Amino acid sequence: MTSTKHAPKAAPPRKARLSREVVLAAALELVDAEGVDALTMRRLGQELGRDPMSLYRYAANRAALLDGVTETVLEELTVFADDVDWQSQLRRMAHDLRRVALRHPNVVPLLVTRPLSTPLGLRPLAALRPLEQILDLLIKEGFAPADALHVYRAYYGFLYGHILNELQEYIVDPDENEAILRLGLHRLPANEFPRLRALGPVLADYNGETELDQGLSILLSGLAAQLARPHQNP
Amino acid sequence: MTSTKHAPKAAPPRKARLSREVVLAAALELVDAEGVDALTMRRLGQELGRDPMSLYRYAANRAALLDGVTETVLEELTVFADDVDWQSQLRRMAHDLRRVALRHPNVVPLLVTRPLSTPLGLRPLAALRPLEQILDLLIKEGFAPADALHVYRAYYGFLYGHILNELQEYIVDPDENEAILRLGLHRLPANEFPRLRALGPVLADYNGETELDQGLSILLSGLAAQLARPHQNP
DNA sequence: GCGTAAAGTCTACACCGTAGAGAAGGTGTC
DNA sequence: GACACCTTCTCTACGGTGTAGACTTTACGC
Repeated sequence: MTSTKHAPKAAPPRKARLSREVVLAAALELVDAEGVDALTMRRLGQELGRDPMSLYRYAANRAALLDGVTETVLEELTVFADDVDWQSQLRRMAHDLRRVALRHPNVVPLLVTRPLSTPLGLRPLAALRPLEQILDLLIKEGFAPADALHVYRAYYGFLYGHILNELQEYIVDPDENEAILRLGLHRLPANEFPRLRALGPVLADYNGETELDQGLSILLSGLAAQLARPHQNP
Repeated sequence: MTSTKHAPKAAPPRKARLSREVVLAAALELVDAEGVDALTMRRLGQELGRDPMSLYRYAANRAALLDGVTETVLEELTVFADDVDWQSQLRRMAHDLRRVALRHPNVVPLLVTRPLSTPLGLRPLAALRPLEQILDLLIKEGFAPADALHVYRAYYGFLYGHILNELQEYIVDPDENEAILRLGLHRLPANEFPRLRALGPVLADYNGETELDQGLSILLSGLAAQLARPHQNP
């Protein structure tokens, strides 16, 4: 037994200087691996080989830590600035967000939930950037600013909704998926849920990507029909 | 002073028999009034004038209690069974859900978040009823079952997204709203967020109901254009 | 009255976020 | 070297949490 100051409790791997980035990265890793509930100050401290209290240097409290995690995830979004038409641009950004969400499913609850407690104006920049981006895109395309805002809202609303939907249907093991589904549906009272029970097999195979794409087609064609007379139509 | 067994600590109002309904109602009241975090076993017990442990007769644990609360809220949805066309039916149901969400804003995070941990087949009946309802509606209208499912997904995705959006923009005091907004926008780097900063006044007045309605119009007209050729496609 | 099952309570434990005081470590000036 | 200073990190402690397990009280059929 070596004689360090006092016996190391777990496995403090290194003693490099901490930083907000390091802390947030470790926090994200923890959330990805074990869910939001696993992210406690004590646990994260242990993961970093530090006293839990040292974290307060880099985040005011646990809530701020969670906000930091969502911000980190949002920064994974790629910034597109292409000259393709606005519809395919929106498509690309949607798929991009979807991919990020699937990469960090445990963060999604934070993603949709944390902003509820922060007025729009006070959100982290990373959260506002997509909004600015889309507004810019649409206005350049000829939409009136107010219309661009409406479009953004419909679009982003749909997008968030889709991601929530998809994660709800998402189950890790597809084999188990069908079994659970069958089992679950079987439990439903036959007279009250005839449609759902009949849909069993169709429900089982779900492709989020094409589902998103189809939804976007619906939305975009609706947009075109409703108000795609940007000022004057070409 | 009457001589009860031992001095009542706070204000145990009565000693009627508990029941799951009573417990859930009290839990919902607490969440509505003070948010999800305020719903602790001890606090709820106190609210009911009972030992916290007695709650475990009516919910397996705190998580189950939260699920119960969302279920209770979903049961507030009115069941429409009218003969109007499917589009206005979908509109009605959307506004109904929106109203319920606004009545219980603190429950919305649970509403969108809890199902993430429960496979579709195992959700409470109240959560599946709208799905069944809409499937039935659409299939009766001539949609192929699989198409009905797609429509449902696009529709509900959009709806949930809208509700999240609206609650994010929702601020209690509209006067303060504009102030905060201005303040917040002012903070944004002018060169990075020109569009957003320019939209200040437009952002400030937000009408969720018409916003939802417009979004639905977009979606529904898109639906009509995309696949409103029920059964066989021309 | 009595027996039994349900409903409610008490105690205790491990864990949580975090306030506040202090120790350790790095860096600049003489 | 010595000293002062500021940042980073650690220690200790407090009041709160969910809930396991054993206990007591209540309700009710006979």
